[in-house]
Amino acid sequence: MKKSERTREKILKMGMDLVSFKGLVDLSIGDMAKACGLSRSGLIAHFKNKEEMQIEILKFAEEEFRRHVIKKSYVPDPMENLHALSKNWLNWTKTHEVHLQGGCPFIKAAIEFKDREESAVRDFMEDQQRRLLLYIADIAERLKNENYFDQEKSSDQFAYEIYSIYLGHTIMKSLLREENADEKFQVTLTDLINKYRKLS
Amino acid sequence: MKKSERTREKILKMGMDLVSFKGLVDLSIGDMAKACGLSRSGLIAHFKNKEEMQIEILKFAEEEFRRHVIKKSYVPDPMENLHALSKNWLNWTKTHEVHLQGGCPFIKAAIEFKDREESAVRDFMEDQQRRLLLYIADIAERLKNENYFDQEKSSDQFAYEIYSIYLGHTIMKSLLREENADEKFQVTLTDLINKYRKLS
DNA sequence: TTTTGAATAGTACAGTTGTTCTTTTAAGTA
DNA sequence: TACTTAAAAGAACAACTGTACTATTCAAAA
Repeated sequence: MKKSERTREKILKMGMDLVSFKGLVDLSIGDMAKACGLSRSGLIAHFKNKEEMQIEILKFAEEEFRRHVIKKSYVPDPMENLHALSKNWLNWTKTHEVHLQGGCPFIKAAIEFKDREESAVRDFMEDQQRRLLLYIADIAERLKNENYFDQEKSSDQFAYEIYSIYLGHTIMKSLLREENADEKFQVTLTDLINKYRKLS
Repeated sequence: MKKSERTREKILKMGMDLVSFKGLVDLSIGDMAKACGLSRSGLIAHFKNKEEMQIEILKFAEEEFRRHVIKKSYVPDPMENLHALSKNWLNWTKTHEVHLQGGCPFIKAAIEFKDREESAVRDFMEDQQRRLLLYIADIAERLKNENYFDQEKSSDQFAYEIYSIYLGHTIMKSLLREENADEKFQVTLTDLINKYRKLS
């Protein structure tokens, strides 16, 4: 592994952490450079410009998310898969090798860019969150096929509901510092699963 | 009404709009001044400093929210109240006299500040969102008293769930530009109410 | 060990940031 | 209308922004 690649990875790791609590917009090259122990020019030399840096950080973070949440949770049985996924999802910013001090970086980026004019970063976030929702909907499809869920119920709707309570959980935990945020999530998840269950 | 008060209101209105799509952090005095047709010094003279301006914008926005969502929705019957509230909540950025181009400004501010160090803005947002959740929980209490809801069910949990699907709705609508975001919200809301209903 | 290219630092740029102070203009009052 | 105060503009400040360019340092290959 070349030196450049090592530094680049260090930058992206640190970037992921900084984005998690400052967001993408308020993240300056100067901040990043200081955090990485590099000069501003030395840091940005690894990217075409700031926007490319932002996207590379997001891509790197997604790689981490895939590894520590998606892949880690996969088991053939869709119900086990769902439970593992939600467990790892809630804790992925902690269990991650770099402890993210500001929680999920994607929520920050999604909210920051959702109303902004068309841009590469916005496009990426839109695509990414859509893929995430499709992945959840796909689990719902598997749950139907394995007779856990009622065939008549909407998988899209299920994805929306799971996604929503994850967002709610984030606010409860970070902004309101609720001790029982995890429990609230878990209770709703259980209800949710029962709602979609096949009545046999 | 003195001139100063009129300009101040103009500033706060514009500020609310700008916050709704740029957030609080990325909102500069220069941007605000340009949008209001004032000089930077002329604008900030209305406040002690930028932080006070941010808080005043949030307070102003909350006033608007109270008027156009909370008060507007109030009817003695809690079930009618709940339906009116959710309807006005989903549309309050449109029906507002100043059309907010970036959706709910509170979600932006909440996410921006949830992980930041203690500050007056963070304190305000934490308190505000807590009050909102308490208000929803209070409707649930009224629903119990009027025998709509099961006494055994948790009002806090209900507030969390409503709040969550509102957040989810925002992402669906703004980031993913889903046509049926409102419908998704409505379907889940109906299910939610049924879940908490008294089984008689 | 010398050479060559890669990686980082340094410098400069024009523009912007929030804040303070002074000056000008406008508004309200006698 | 003249006076007085309020409101806004203007200028200056040091710090910071992203980017571009040059200079330097370091790493790896000859």
